[in-house]
Amino acid sequence: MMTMNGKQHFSMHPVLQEPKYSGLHASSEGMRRVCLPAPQLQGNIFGCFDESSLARAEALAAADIVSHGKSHPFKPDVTYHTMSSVPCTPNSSTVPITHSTTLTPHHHHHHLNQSLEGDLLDHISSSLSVSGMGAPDSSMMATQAHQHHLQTMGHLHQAMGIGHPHSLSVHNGMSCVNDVESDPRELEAFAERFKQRRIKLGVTQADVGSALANLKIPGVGSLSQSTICRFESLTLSHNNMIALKPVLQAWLEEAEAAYREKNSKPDLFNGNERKRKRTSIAAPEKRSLEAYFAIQPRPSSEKIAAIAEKLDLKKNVVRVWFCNQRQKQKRMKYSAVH
DNA sequence: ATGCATGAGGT
DNA sequence: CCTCATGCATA
Repeated sequence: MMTMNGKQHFSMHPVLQEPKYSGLHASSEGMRRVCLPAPQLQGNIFGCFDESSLARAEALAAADIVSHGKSHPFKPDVTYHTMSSVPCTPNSSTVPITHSTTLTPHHHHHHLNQSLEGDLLDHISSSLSVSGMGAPDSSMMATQAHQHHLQTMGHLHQAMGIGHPHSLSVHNGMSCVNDVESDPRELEAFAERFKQRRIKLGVTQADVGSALANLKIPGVGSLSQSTICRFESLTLSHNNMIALKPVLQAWLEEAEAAYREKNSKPDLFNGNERKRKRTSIAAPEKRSLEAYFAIQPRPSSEKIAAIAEKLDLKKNVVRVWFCNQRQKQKRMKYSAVH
């Protein structure tokens, strides 16, 4: 019973890593976010032209909704629940299965709730006349900086505990960090090599993930298929990539050395555990969220609440959405530095 | 391959 | 409540 079948997310323990990134986060960060696809506007202080920005965002979103089917009020809250329809064939199924799942049982709501500060989100339908959706904002973004950011890397090293408790050479007082030997370029190359050889070994991403635990590397437990996949596709943060590289490299070497056993997949023996349900945010709502995000990536709690109400989503869902969106922007993936 | 979620560690 | 690393569930 319980969740013993696999590994939860406490594979590795926090607090046991090195003071890597002491003075160069800035640089590493800088290089990995060179060209983010996100239109960083400068909608800062609410109260000024912020409302117009919001109105604009709303308008865009509303326009979209309208063009889609004005009366397509999804039940954004729907969560799919599947308990036994899962084909026990994970991984290696890179088939672009065309899912034609029946969509959400749309009820109807979409009540407008205009109660915010009296401006925020109520002109959606009223300010539909914008029509400037072609070029998002270069007009208003101008400079995207000085506002808040920066706290992003203030503490950087927190959860990744794979820092070997001793292997690193404690450079002088400054911080030359040793794992610096991984340039984004090198990482990209390694990731590709890794994938290539992994496939050659006939090992799936999930296999790699669970096999990591057998390496017995202090602080390193197993990882999920997701993480391995993200590593291979460089969709992890720079730091995360660097932290995982040594581990995966170690696995690769050992796997190739042994190259024979890869079938230790205890895995699923389910029963009836409450499966986590994944909320599905409908396209219209998602578009609105994106619009809001464009003008204010970090809305206050109140804003979030307002947006949540307007879109008829749970506040927490909206909050998490923004968190995830921010995280996405920070991911690696071709930093334009080639 | 990815969307939404959880939790640890920090402010 | 945020950032980050990760993972389950799902497209």
